[in-house]
Amino acid sequence: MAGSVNKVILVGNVGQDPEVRQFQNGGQVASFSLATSETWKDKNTGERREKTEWHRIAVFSEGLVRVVQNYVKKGSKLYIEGQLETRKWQDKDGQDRYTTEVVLRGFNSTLTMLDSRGEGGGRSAGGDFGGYSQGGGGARQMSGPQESFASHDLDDEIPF
Amino acid sequence: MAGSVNKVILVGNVGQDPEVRQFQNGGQVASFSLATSETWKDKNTGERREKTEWHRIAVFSEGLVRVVQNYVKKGSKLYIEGQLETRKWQDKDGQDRYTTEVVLRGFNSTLTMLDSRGEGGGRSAGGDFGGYSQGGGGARQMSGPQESFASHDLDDEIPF
Amino acid sequence: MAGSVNKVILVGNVGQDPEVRQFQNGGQVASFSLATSETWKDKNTGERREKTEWHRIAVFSEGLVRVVQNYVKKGSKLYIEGQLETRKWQDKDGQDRYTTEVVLRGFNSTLTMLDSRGEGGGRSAGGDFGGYSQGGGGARQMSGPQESFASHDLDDEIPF
Amino acid sequence: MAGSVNKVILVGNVGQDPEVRQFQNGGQVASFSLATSETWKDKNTGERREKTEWHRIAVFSEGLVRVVQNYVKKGSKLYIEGQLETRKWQDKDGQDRYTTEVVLRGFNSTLTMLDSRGEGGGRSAGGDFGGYSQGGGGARQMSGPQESFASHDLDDEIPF
DNA sequence: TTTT
DNA sequence: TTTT
Repeated sequence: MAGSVNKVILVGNVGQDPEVRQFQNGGQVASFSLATSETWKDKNTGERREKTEWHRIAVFSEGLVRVVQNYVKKGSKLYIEGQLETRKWQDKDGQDRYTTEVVLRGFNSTLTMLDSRGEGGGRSAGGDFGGYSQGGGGARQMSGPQESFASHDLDDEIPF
Repeated sequence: MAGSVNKVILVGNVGQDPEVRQFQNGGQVASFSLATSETWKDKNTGERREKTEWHRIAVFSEGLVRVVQNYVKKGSKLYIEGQLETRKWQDKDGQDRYTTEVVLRGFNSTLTMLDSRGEGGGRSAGGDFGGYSQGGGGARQMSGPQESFASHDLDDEIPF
Repeated sequence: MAGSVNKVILVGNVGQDPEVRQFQNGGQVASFSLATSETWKDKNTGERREKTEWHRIAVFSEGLVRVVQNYVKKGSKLYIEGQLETRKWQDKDGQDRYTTEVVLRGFNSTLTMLDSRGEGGGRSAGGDFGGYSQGGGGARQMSGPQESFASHDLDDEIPF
Repeated sequence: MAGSVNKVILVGNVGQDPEVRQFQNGGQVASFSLATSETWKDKNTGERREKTEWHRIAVFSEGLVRVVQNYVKKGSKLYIEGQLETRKWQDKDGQDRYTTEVVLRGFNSTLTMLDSRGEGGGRSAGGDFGGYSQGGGGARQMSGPQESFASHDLDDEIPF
């Protein structure tokens, strides 16, 4: 089929420090959970209620993996744009299981840090948020975690 | 938590005629699968490849359930705006399972029929789509099920 | 025409304290500018460049106007979901002019404060962010500016 | 500024055949108007009302310009993802004017044809839409111009 | 006019 | 598991 759109937009907080795994072919995936929540007043009891939803995020874009490694940590507030994918796997009893994830790959994926600079606490992401962070290749300067990244930046060597 | 966003935007085709189930309290849910797909050219082989993703859709908004009952059928092309929700259930062996759905409830949910009128075949959508609407300024004529619905229309009984 | 979607999603910073104007019929509109910006590296010079885009925001939803009045101020960081509208007006010479705005009205509009609580500086939005803010009608409790609002909250009297 | 998002999502119909202009540096821009409309029932009179909004679209991505040239015409139904930009110009009296457009450039821009194949009439889109794609799992067969394009396809010459 |  |  064609003429289709598959897009997820989330703003939420990261549940724990991301994990990065390597593939044999050199690729990487960074994964973590993101929480969104909504609050409402119960029609009957009048009480305020809250429900948190946890989303599994999987980042495949090379540039965005690097951003996740360097800046995203437990508690980070993120804007994420990706797509829904469900993958099948077998549990230990050989039964089919399905896991749905929000996947950031290639194009049309975005990850934007929404924390104010310096904020965030928890694990220090390398420590040097105190000003400009020099990208590994000396490429683009960036002024802190409050920065937006899209996978096109790959064309540009190091995305920050 | 607050300050969060949970939004899914899909354009795709319905996989089978929707099911509608009643709750004891009088509520209803309409559910169906929606397919999106992407095509790309394999970097190595140069072949054109395609992957279809199936999304489980659950519609709880009263007005949108009615729209689904009357107009959505196998093959319908839809624009959908909802939110991601994962629910836990037990399989027959008592094991925890999780299913992720795109849920349309209350506010901030939209369902728009993208088929041209008369297209689509299968179950008849009732037939009474009276009234052509003249597109302004040189646009194409259209009418019928190609209509957008949002849950606010509930205030207004039948949304069209 | 039908079967259409008109949606704008912005994350940016408010340029100045919002203005609220009253209509004769009792309605209100809150308006302000929101800045988004992007940075990129110039292909030729290698310099880092930045471009800021200013968006005119007009909030008509009763509940969201109240939120803007109480919490949004110069410098606030917001997530906004609205629709594009262009309106025609006459300048002092009687010439037709057009202004395009991002409009939040009724349904399908959202405004979420993305500032951390207490942050933001500038004009104090009433001052009492130190915990729960009691809505005028005693409706819903809210725990600070980092809260999401949608116009459906109107059904619920005061939206916070 | 950073940490910002500027995104417009439209589904609508093209008002007239697109224009393509060349720049001196070899670049191109394709431009056209897209109509979206909404219908509602007047609270007071009970009458059904409709309002059409016209959006100015400017496509700068090389690959998407080609798609527009070959497939988009008056009446085409499109899904578009771009960003809001306002540019300043001088009218014949030397007065400042501003025009707001939905711009598709580089990354994070999408254009998807939502017409069924063969539909749409007017200018022929070239005709060679070879290859039916079999929708999996009971979906509708489709093919042809109902295809999605993103600017990353540029890496791949002609995007289909 | 914001923000970094 | 986050955040308020």
